[in-house]
Amino acid sequence: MVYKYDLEDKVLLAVDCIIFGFDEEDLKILLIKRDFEPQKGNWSLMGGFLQKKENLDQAANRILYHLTGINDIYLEQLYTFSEVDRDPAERTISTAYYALINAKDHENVLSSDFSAKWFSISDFPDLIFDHPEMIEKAMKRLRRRVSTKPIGFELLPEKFTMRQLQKLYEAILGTPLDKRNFINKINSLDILVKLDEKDMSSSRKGSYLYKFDTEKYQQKISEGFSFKL
Amino acid sequence: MVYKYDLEDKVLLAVDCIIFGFDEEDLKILLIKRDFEPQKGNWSLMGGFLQKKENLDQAANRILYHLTGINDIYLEQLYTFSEVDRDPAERTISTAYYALINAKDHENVLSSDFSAKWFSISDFPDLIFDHPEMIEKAMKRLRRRVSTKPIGFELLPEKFTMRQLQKLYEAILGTPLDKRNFINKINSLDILVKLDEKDMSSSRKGSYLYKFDTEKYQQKISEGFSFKL
DNA sequence: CCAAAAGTGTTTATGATACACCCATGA
DNA sequence: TCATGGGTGTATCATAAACACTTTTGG
Repeated sequence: MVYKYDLEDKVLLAVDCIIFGFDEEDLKILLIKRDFEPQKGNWSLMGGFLQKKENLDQAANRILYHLTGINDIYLEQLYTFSEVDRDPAERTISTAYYALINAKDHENVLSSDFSAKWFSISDFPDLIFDHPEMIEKAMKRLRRRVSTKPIGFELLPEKFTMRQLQKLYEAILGTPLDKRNFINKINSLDILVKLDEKDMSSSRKGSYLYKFDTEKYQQKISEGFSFKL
Repeated sequence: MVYKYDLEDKVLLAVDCIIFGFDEEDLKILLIKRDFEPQKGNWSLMGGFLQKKENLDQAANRILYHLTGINDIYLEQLYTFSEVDRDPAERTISTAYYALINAKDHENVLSSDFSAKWFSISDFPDLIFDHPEMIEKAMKRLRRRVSTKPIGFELLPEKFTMRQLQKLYEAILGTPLDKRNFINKINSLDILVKLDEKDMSSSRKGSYLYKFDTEKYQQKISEGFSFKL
């Protein structure tokens, strides 16, 4: 016998994605002009609806791919927003996800075919519904996460300089950090590889490039190491 | 003009509550025998369905009140579980909440009218669906939260001894703590009031009772104080 | 030769941990 | 008087924070 919950209310379940990027200076979010009613033409997070055949993680990935062409990035569920009037068109619950991408690597993907645009986290346009609240919550989560998991690296290209890494952390935490202390701390974690290669674009002297060592990190994790920055 | 998202799939949205309690020794969770199909008669978290007219917080409170008679307790959204097959009866998404209650104060409420029962967090029966996963996640969250917010006090009666508080933290963190260091740390936070009253039930000497000072805590928070234990 | 960013260690302060004895009381 | 849990402080260790000068090289 197959049971059903026939008497219960069903609702629309949306997924909205806060996509963070970093461009050497500023933390950014990716927004899109909504192309359907209500609020067509206004700025919005990347969103869509959960389909019956997929779970929320899959929906978030699908929506992201569909709206930006971006695939296979760090994505984490944030919170489910459920105010009765949050969407004036119809009762809609929305589970927010936040994502981290390396903006450089996806520049081409994000080109003209898609109407998504980057905005500084400290200066973005008015958004529909409760999207500003979602961003605020994502920002808080990112700030906490970044000091207990090395997710910051998701926002950088594969090879990066210490200076870039520091600027990223400063942008996320919203506070300046001491150069020497920062480098000492990072080095003491022992999860980066220093390359024999220099980035000559930022100074005459050039600065060494580093790579995040995923294997070493996994190794350390399995030995009970805990990331703390 | 009123817009509708007519072509999108609608789903059932459930709410499941992990209710933590503490009984001087052990951290406990409140479970219930499910009284509807499928899996009728099996142990389950407190659950129900979101109704159109309420948000998730309200639904969690309503469900809790309906199943246990308990009202007005600490309740926090945890995560939304959405595996396609999580409920074999029908596609159902579930947002999990966790709650902290002082078991003593609610003993009577929880009496025979309700079929809810306390189980030790380290020894509870098989549960339906993905409920074990929910509990695990709630446990992890509780462990983290308890060291950045004074939510532990929600699990204790209004007046409590230092020993009780310590045992609670030990139960939550799963590790023994040093008595002197613990008391020093708590005292340095300066958010408790030591009463002139002693609890004589646990020893001949008796131990002083304390109260959590909500006002002082709020005061400190507004001054930028951050709880860290 | 100089402007601009990179690289590099030590000292100090703060917080965390380890640790052991006396006290009060009812039985 | 003794068994039981309650209460108390200090020394050490580890981590965090403050801090300034030298190096490189393209223009």
